[in-house]
Order: sequence, then structure tokens, then C-alpha cells
Amino acid sequence: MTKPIAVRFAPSPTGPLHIGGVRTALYNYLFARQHGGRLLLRIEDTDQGRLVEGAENYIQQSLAWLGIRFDEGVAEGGPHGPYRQSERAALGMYQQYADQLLASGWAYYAFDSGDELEAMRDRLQKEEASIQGYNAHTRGSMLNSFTLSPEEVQERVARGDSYVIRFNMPADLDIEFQDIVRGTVSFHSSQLDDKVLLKAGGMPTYHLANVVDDHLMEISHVIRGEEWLSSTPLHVMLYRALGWEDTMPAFVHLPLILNPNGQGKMSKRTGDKLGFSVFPCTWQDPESGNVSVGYREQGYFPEAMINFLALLGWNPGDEEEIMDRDRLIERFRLERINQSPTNFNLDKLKWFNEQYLRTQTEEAELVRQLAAAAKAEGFDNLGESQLQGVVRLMRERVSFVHEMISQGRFLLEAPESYDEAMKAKQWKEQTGEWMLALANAWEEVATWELMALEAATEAWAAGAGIGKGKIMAPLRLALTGVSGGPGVMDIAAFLGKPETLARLRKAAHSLG
RNA sequence: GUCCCGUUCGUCUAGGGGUUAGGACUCCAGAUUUUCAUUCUGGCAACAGGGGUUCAAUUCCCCUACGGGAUACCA
Repeated sequence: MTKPIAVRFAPSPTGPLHIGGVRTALYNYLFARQHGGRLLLRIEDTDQGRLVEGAENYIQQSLAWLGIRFDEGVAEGGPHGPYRQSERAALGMYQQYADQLLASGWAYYAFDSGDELEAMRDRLQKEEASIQGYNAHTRGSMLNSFTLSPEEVQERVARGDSYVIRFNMPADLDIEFQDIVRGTVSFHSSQLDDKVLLKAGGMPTYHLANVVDDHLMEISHVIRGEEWLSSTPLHVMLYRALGWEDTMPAFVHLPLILNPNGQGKMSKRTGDKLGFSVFPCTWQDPESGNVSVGYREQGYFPEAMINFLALLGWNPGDEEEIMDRDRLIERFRLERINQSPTNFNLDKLKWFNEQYLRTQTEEAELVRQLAAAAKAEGFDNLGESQLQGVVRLMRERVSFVHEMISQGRFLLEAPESYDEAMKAKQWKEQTGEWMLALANAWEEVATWELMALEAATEAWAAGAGIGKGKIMAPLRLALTGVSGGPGVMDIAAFLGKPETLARLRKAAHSLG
């Protein structure tokens, strides 16, 4: 079986895509790229009632941010379109297969009302039946092709009664299939029910649409979350009933991503409670207006996000952890995906971001990003060399580009106040005089750069008989107003002579 | 309830019949840095429990517990 590699990511636009969905998309992407296969984006919007405005657009944007590009899809087009299931349904693409199933006896009409279905469930619940649902045991007592005469069925359909088409699940059959992550998985058909294939109104359910589309789009591997594992036997039966079992795609069910505390599948709800984001990009709910801040807006690099996500449920088998996009594409293997659910770990994600900030990103790129971040903070005419200086001084001590500004503000503007605790501890009687004297000594430094500054300071301190330890800390306070940060001499070199001397003299005055 | 999937340091994980059970994050300590951070070195810390099989089980099998998923005219 050598079917060309083709995979799809098929989200439902019922809300913003969350991190678990992003990982599913990523695994599909990595697999497709590694094999030179097709990657498509299909929108599963068969439940028109649950559509959320802006969700589809959000999905596209988020994936674009992460650099997950599609070969075919709602935006890209392609030979298997349309790629929105509601449009495919309008074209009658599902109806014909439902009819085929009806004709071959694999499906049947059912006319039960919602109340009747509910009554059936209540009854089964009371009886404590071990197997619940609309199935071989119960369909004989419901309103459908099994209990109605063919004439009456035809009449009801013809007169426009509301009906659904259900799958005729065999009563006693072992259904076995292979999953690349889990091996052989088997279910007994008696545990399954007669799922609705075509809803009243003619829209297909997920199950029918999914199987038909994967077949028509020539999908070779279905890579999706574990929540779909229990519906896979139905899908297998559908492929069989439709006569497509020979070309049925391979199944890959990914372990779920749990909340950081391990309590349940990751959700926006617990995210809010525990204070972490579950969305790649910021999302504003159109109904409530509530805003959920995304990872992009928090300052995470897409590359760091991808690296982190790739390792959530998969690993290459050795100790390599920092892998860029190309490396991931090269090393990714479906066979090495884990079977057990995984906790979402913020600390590790932050660490990845720091790694990308320190060692995986070109300085020029950081400069570009810093310029944007600075602009957002009101610093809009910083020169290239100034930005470069900030990057060099700050990249090893922050987690995000924007922190170079919040934590290195003194590099861009003179301090307006001085840290009280540090002042009390470091600024003594004579300190002000020393600072003025040092400023005068620095006045003579011809080439304003690190080595010359250090030498000049060394010479001045020796001449004045003052230990260097007595002046470094106050010098830092005078220049930055705070206690931590890059080397004092580095800061002075970066600031330039006029600015440095001005700050020194100002501090001597205001600190006494 | 029933079915399905799972269970190695706090977290992400490697491993696999005989290992000092390895790495990463977090945390702690030391070195470097006259600050902070980086970097480096070291440390704490795990095979869910019970039965088998076997000379030997964390590894294979069964049971239990626990976790998760599914049981919709939602995906």
C-alpha cells in the first residue's frame, strides 16, 4: 500500500484554536513536510449552530504565525475543494453517499423526535442496561425503517417529515484496526450505537463528512487527538460499507494535553483559573467581549513554541532538545509519539523561549523585533547601533524581547528616581564628591570605549586612594537608578560620554 | 454504569528481562562575573500496588487502583 502522503488538519470553527489543536496541526505539518506530502486545511463546520464569528479567521492567523502553511485549503484552494464542509454539503457531496448506504442496507431512516430519544435514554438508564444507545437492541422499538413498512417510510419522506439517516451497526462483530501510536485496537460492535450520519435538514454529522472527505481528498494518514479513538471503529465500518476499505487512511491518535496540574484535558476554564493561556494568539470573545491573551502577544517566539509543542508527546529518542523547524521536520517520527497524556509545562516553554533569545536567533532579527517593541513603548527614533547595543547587553538576562525595554529602560532614558534600599546601602557621605571627581577624570577619556574607561577608572581610583569596590555600586546607582543589570562599564560605554557624565553629575546633586 | 486508552523523578521524557534506571525543566549548592543574569560544576528527586511467568522483572502476562477519553441530529 503505497498511497502518496497526504494529511489534513480539520478544525471546527466553534471557538479559537487552542494549544492542543496547534500541536495536532504541527504534527500533521511535520509529517507532511518530511515526506514531501500534501497538507490540507479543512474546515468542519457542519454544526452551523455552534459557529463562532471570527473563529475560522483566528485559526488561519494562528497557524500562519507559527509558520504552518498549507498546500490546499479554504484560503489556498486546490483540486479537492471546496474545503469548507458546509459548502460541500450544499453541493450534495454527502447526500449521495448516504443514499448509497441506504441502498446497500448499511443505513436507514429514523423518524424519532427529540423527546422520544430522550425517553429511550431515560428508560435505559433506569433499567441500568449495560449497553446504552440507539442500536441493534433498541432500534426495534423506535420509529424507523425497521419498524415501519417501506411504504410508510417512503410516504413520510415524501411528505417532508423530519428524519435522520442512521448507520446500521451490526449487532455482533469484532472491529479491529491499527493505530500507529497504539498498535492494534479493538472494539465490539455491540458497544457501538447507530450513529446519525445525516441530520434532519440534510447536513452530515462529523462522522460521515469526515470519512467521505478523507476519502475524496485522498488522505493517507489521519493524525488527530485521542478523543477520536472511540469513534474510529465507526469510521472503519463506514469505509468498509462504502467500499473504501482498501484505501482507508492509517490512524494516528495523539495523547491529550492536560492542564499543568494534571487535572483533566487542558481547557480555557482551568487556564483562566490557573493563570495561563491556552491560545496561541490573543482572542476576544465576540459574545462576552472577554479577552484572552495569547502566547504571541506575551512575546513568545513561534520557533520556541513549535520546538516546545513538538516535544509535548514526541521525542527523537536521544537527548537533542533544541530543534528548529527544519530539524524537526527531519527527525519527526509518528512511531515515536507517546501513548500517555502529557501535562502542559509553562516553565519549560519559557526556557525554550530563553534559548531562542540567547542562542537561536540572529542578532539582526532581535534588533528588528526590539525596534518594534520599543516603538510600542514610545521609543520611536532609536538608531540601529543603539538597538544593537541594547540587544547585546540584555539578551542574556531576559526571557522576552520586550523585557529588554522594561528591564533595561535605563539604557534608553536617564533614571528619574533611585532605588531607596540601594541608596541607603551604597551612597555614603563622600560618594557624591567621588562621582563628580570621577566625572572629571572621565572627561579626559579620548576614545569612549570599554577598555579605555576601565583603564581610566583604575587610574583615577588608584590616584585618589579609593578602593574600586567603593565606587562601582554607587556608579551603577547613579547611571541606572537600580541594582541589577549589565556591567557598569558596559553601560557607560553604551551611553556615551555626554549622557554618562550628565547622569553622574545629576546623581551627585540629587543624592548629595 | 459500560467501552476504549494510559501509568518511569514535581513536570517533559530515555530505557528495557540482569543498568550506579540516563537526559531536560524547576529547585538547591559551588565556581566565574566587584551587581543581576548568562555560563560551568555538583546535588535533591522516579519505575502506582498486588499476583503470576522466569535463575532474574521497572521491563512480559493478569488483576486492582488511579488518570484520561467516549458514550449527542457537537466536533
